[in-house]
Amino acid sequence: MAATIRDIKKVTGLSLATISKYLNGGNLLPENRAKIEKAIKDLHYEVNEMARGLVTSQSMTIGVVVFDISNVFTCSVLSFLGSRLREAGYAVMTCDSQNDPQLEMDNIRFLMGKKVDGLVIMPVGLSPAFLEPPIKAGIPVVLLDRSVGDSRVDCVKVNNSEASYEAVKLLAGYGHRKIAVVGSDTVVTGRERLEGCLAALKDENIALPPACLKLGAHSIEHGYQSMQELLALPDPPTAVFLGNFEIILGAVMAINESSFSCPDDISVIGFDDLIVSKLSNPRLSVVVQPLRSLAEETVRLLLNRIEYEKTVEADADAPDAPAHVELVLKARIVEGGSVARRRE
Amino acid sequence: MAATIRDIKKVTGLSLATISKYLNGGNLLPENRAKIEKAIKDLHYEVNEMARGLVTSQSMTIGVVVFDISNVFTCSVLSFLGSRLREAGYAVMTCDSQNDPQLEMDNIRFLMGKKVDGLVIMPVGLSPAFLEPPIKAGIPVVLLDRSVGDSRVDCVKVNNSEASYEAVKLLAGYGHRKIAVVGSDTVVTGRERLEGCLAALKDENIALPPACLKLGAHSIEHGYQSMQELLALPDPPTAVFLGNFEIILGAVMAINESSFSCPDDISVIGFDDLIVSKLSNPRLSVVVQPLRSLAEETVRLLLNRIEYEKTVEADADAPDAPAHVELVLKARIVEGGSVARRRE
DNA sequence: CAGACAGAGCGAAACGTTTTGCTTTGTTCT
DNA sequence: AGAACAAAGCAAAACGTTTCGCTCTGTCTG
Repeated sequence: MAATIRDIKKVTGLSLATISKYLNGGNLLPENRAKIEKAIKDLHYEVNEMARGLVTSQSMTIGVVVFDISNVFTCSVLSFLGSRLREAGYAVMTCDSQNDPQLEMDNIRFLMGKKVDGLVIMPVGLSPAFLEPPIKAGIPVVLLDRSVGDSRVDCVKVNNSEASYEAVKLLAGYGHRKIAVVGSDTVVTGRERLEGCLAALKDENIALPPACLKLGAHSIEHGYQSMQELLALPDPPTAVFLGNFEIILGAVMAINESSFSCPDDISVIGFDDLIVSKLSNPRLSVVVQPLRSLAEETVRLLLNRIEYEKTVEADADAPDAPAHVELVLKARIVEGGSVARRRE
Repeated sequence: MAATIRDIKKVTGLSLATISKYLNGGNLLPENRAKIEKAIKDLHYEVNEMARGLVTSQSMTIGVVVFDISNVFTCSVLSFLGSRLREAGYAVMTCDSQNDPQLEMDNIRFLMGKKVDGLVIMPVGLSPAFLEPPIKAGIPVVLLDRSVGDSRVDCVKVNNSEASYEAVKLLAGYGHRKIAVVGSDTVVTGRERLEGCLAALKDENIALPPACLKLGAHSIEHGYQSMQELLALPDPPTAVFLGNFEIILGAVMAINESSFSCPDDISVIGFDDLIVSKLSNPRLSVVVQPLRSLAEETVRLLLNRIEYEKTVEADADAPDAPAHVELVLKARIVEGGSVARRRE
């Protein structure tokens, strides 16, 4: 039904090779160029990407595997990622791992079957097992948000540890000495943030009683329940660090339902700046991640690597492979009004 | 590099046709079947979808075009949509229109260029212009969430009008007579909800003074500012209908910052049940949309239509095309505690 | 037992591009 | 003027599948 390059050949009298050359930006006589352009317009011709892909073995498609798509952080990143890749002519196939490592593995295999030119992965867990198939197949991979300590791929993330360190330092700077931490040690970002918190507390000579360290999932429930328990302590903390967006959500909920008020009775600082931090009154003080840059750098690294793979294929003696990098972007603290000086 | 069907031919001694038959579930001698299976395993053979796509002109890929991807409602739907399609063997290419009709058009063209087998569109605006290219090309389309009044495509949506009617009825049932409406008439869902509200007010013989009808965008800002203005009225409303998620967000923010409290001073009911409704204390009363069903029905309709297109291509005298439907799912009201009896 | 028929397999022709190596044409340099 | 060279174009061979029409071998039917 749709017009093919052969129809153009018929109309213009030129050869397939010449037309292909035109389509791929080669040099033609202005006269022939015009002929082809007219024919394309008349016939509504469009390149059949499958045929092209078959011979070039490029699909102009990037696979994106996210740990959980119904998550605001993920969506925001996805949004930037998508528009950047689109600008470069790539389509995006997104797969949701629903926090299930097995599904993650399936997704990667599935996307490889679809012959994606590269993969962006926001991994579910700590194990780098899922990297084997793409690495074996020579498909470029960039890890996003979460590192898994594998030096065979690029990775773009945020300085979780340092930013958390600063956040706790900030609480201490306001005079707080009883500081609680609600976080997670099941995902690597959670671990890093935890690490930063602990370091800061140590540097400030602040003890962290077991009752004030709440470890669980990065979930609303965990935030909610932890905050309830903290507020119920005989001698509750005066400030709390909240490890991610969902935890913030749950914790704020718990505070709202309690007789405590923020920041008068309890100061709060959280990781992840997303719409909802605007919902609470006062505005939350938060560590904001540079989402746009995160996405941009990821795309940059990925396309670079794809480009390199192509030259390798062409020349036998290609330049050395660019070293695999772990790019750490800086999150910064934005103060709202949820941290106040400790009252006596 | 990767093994092809020809390698299998060499190993097994069978013909390409037979191997292809196996791959597509045909009947073979058990003996040959075993041979092929062994060869596939040994060679790590995987079907090259591009080659297959070239001849079948099927990509096993669905394009999804959303009006705004950095939006919680969209993400949730996307999540369900993705897993359902994946189960059926389809990959999903998502494009974000960023609320820009022009970009929406580009996205659709782009995806058509990628030879998607079908399109799910959550449209930006009211005009059905973007439907022309896919309809002309005979690509199945299902509209999701927003209808554009074009009977040439299927559509799955929610009974915005009726649900809003019920919501306002509920407010009236609690004795409220001064009811405000914050909504939008720039998107079709907003219009329908508005319609429902107005009908309910009319049925209850409640007047809607101009100052109590706030029309704008489905945005946080609109919700925030409208609520501020409402609360500043000399005789403020005692109950408010909030037209969507973002408006709820803004409005709740405004209430929090004011001296009013909910539901004591002002009752609130909103459209869209998403995580954040849990954030406020009391829990919001909301109209919840059946997101999962929305996605499931969409996929069902789309795959049906794709299936039909295939049979049409095969038989000249195929059965009649299934009629295009507009499927309206029922949203239901879930009461939180944000609506109270009017105080005297 | 002849004829019909089903099952299993085969060869070859698509599908719509890109790419390779070759010809032709025209220009520049000595 | 002739050689050398660049630019532009061409025909044909890929790329990895599916599918069409055919053959062969049994098996069933009457």
